[in-house]
Amino acid sequence: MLEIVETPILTRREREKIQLRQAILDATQAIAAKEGWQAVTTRKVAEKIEYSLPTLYEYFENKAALLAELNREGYRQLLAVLQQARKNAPTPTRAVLDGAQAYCNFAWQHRELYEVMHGLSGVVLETNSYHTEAQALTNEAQTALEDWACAEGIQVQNASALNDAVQILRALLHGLASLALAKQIIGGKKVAAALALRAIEDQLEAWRTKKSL
Amino acid sequence: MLEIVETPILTRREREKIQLRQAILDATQAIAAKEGWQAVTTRKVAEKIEYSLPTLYEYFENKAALLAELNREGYRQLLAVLQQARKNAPTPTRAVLDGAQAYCNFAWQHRELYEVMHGLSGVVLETNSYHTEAQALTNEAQTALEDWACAEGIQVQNASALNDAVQILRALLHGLASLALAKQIIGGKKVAAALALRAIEDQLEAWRTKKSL
DNA sequence: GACAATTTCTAACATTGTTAGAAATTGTAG
DNA sequence: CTACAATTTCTAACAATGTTAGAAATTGTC
Repeated sequence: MLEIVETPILTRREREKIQLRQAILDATQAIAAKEGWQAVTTRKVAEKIEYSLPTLYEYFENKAALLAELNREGYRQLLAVLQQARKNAPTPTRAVLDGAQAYCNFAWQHRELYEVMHGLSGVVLETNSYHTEAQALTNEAQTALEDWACAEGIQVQNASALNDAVQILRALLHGLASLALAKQIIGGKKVAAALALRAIEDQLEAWRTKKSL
Repeated sequence: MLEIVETPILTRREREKIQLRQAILDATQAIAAKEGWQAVTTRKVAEKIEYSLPTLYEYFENKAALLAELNREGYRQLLAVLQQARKNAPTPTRAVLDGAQAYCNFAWQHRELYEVMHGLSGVVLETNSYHTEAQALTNEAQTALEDWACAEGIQVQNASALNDAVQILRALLHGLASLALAKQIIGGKKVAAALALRAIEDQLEAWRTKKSL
C-alpha cells in the first residue's frame, strides 16, 4: 500500500517555500475553524502568516485553488481516519459501523474541513470536485463493504451494486452530518451519530435478509 | 386546512409595493436558476427589475434577508409538493415512497430553491434557519410516517422515536439529493432517486420486522 | 562586489454589499 | 390648478474583498 516517494533533495529555499505554502493552508484552516468560512479573507490569511497580500498568489493561483487544496486535504484525512477504523475493527461488521462512527467524529472534529469538502457554509467549489482523493475514499468504503459482504456470505452481483450500496451508506452519513452541522437535528451531533449507526445497522440487516446488496 | 386571510383592502400603491417585492424575489430566483447563486448580485437583481440598486433595500433589509425569504419560500413549496403526494397516494406505504420521489423531483426541478434551503452552492444562511416553515415540513413528514406505522400495525413508542425515524429518512433523501446536485453520484439524479427509494423501502422493512420505529 | 533572478511589497483596480443625501414623484389641501 | 409635504427612487459615494501591475528588496552566482 505504501508508495515509494522520490528522495527529496531540496535546497533550503525550496524547503522554505514548501513550509510557507503549508503555513498558508494552516492559517486558512485555522481562521475557518475559529470564525467560519465566511470570515476567511485573503487579507486575513496574509496577515496571519505575516506576509503581504500578493505573496499568497505566488503560492496559490487564487482563493479557489487554496480552498481546493484544503478540500483534497480533507479527503486525505478522512481516508486516513477510515482506514485506521477498519484496521482496528475486530470484525467486518464492526469495520463498517466503526467507520460510520469515525466519519461522524471527523465531521464534528474537523467541521471546517468537512464544510470545504462539501461546499457548505458559503464555500464555493469549482465544478470539478471529483478528484483522486474522493475516488480513494470511495474505494476504501467499497473495500470495507465488500469485506463485510464476503464475511456474511452475501454475494455482490457486480461492481455497480457495490457502488450503489456504498453510496446509500455515504448519503445517510452525509445527510445526517450536514443536517447536524446546520443544527437541523434535534439533539445535535450526539443524536445524529446514534441515528447513523441505527440506520446503517438496519440497512445491513436488510442486505443480509435479501442475501444480496 | 385552509386559513382565512384578512380581507385585503389595499390601495393601488400598496398593491404595487407587494408586486415589486415579489418581482425582486422572482428576479433573484431566476438569476440563481440560470447562472447559479454565485452569480446573484444585488446589482443584477436591480437591473432585472429595472429599478436602481438602493430600491432593493426599501423592500429587504439586506441580501441575506432576501435569501432568507427564498429559503422559507422553498420550504413552503416543498411542503405543498409533499402534501399533494400524500393526498394522491393510494396507501400509506405509497404515501411515504411517493413523498420521497416528490422530494427528489423538487430538488431536481427547483435546484436553486433546494440550494438556498440548505446553504449549498455558496449560499450563506444566518444561523437561525429553524423557522416555522421548516417545522411545518417536519410535521408533514411525521404525519405521513405515523399514518404508515398505524396502517402497518407498528406501534410508535413516543414522539421522540417518530422524530428520529423521520430524521433518518430525511437525512437519506437530503444526502442523496445534495450529493447528486454536487455531481457526486455516479449515474446522476436518476440513479440517486432510485437509490433513495430502495434504501427507504429497506428501512421500512426493517421497522416492520422490528414492529417498532 | 556587480549583476541577474527571484521573492516580496506598495499601490492600485474591479466587483460587490450598503448607505447618505439629492431628485423626482405622489398625495393633499387651498 | 398650485403649493406644500410625504414618499419613493435615484445618483454617487464608501468599505470590504479578490486580484494584479510594477517597484523594491532579497538572494544566488560569477
